[in-house]
Amino acid sequence: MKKSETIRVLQGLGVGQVAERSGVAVSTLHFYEEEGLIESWRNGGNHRRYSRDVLRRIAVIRVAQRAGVPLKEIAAALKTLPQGRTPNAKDWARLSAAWKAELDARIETLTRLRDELTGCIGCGCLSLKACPLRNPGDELAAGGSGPLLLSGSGET
Amino acid sequence: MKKSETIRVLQGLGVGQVAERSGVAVSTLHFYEEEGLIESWRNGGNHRRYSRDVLRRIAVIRVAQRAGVPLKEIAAALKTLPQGRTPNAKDWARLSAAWKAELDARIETLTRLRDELTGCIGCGCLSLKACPLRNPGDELAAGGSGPLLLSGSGET
DNA sequence: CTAAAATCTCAACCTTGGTTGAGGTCAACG
DNA sequence: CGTTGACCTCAACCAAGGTTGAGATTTTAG
Repeated sequence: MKKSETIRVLQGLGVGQVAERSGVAVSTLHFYEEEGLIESWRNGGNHRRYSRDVLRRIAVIRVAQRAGVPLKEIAAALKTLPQGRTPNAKDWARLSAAWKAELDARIETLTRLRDELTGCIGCGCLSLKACPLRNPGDELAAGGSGPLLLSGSGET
Repeated sequence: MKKSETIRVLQGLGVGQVAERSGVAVSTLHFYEEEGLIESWRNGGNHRRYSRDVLRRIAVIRVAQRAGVPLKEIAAALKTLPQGRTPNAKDWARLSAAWKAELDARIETLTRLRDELTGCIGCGCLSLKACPLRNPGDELAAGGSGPLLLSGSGET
């Protein structure tokens, strides 16, 4: 560990350090900042400085994204965090509880989809609502033996 | 059902009919055709005509999308269907089995994520690997022992 | 027959979530 | 003190998955 790094930590993290430690690209950090997901202040040389909490925020962002929450919603949720003080465990817990619910719903949906798919693999149709084996003829579209209401007259 | 519709059915479905019956917009059908997901022939007036199977294909496409399969992969899979004859149950079953596996994997991932999140709601940090309650002081920041990559397991 | 409703093509545009590059500044090692 | 490497801004670009609109033709209803 270099002395300069210690100093930098004491003054806030640089964008490169945050990138490395959070696993996201520098450009992504800029982008997140534009989108209001994270914030920074500037040092004398106009370089971004981040407080250590930014790592937690980024962790939250990535987790929420994996859970399928769009960035705008994440941004909105993050804005409900108290400004002025570092968010505490309870603050984060509120967000994670909300997202857990979304995640539950997504898992539910996908699981139901999988089960329907599994049930339908026997017939292979994937049509779910109108499986041709259970609902032969597709009503209007009936093939060979359907309601052939002949009325000659040709197109083409 | 009007007489003209009967006639049209016998000659293939029109784009509007397919749109209505499948629930996707006409523009989306054009788009799917450009992307090679569905096909049509033309009548004398250059209007698209679809065979009844297109409805099944679209059902398949929508299901696969819900399962998280990107259109390009769906297109690739659909190209493995026999051309020249209408796909049968076995053909569709092969596709649905493949996608079920993807779906299983996605469900797995999300479930793991949820469980980690649930486990972490107690502390509210969401950081999973480096919970500040278990890892006080953001040790990594001080000690420099490796980046905290959010629970590996990348997505596909 | 005529007017309205459907379709056609082609190109431009949209949103999400970023990445890439040009041109210029800042900081840190030796 | 110079030369890298890290950082800055701003704008353009990418990919996915479509949507929208203009202008021309076709089909259908009355």
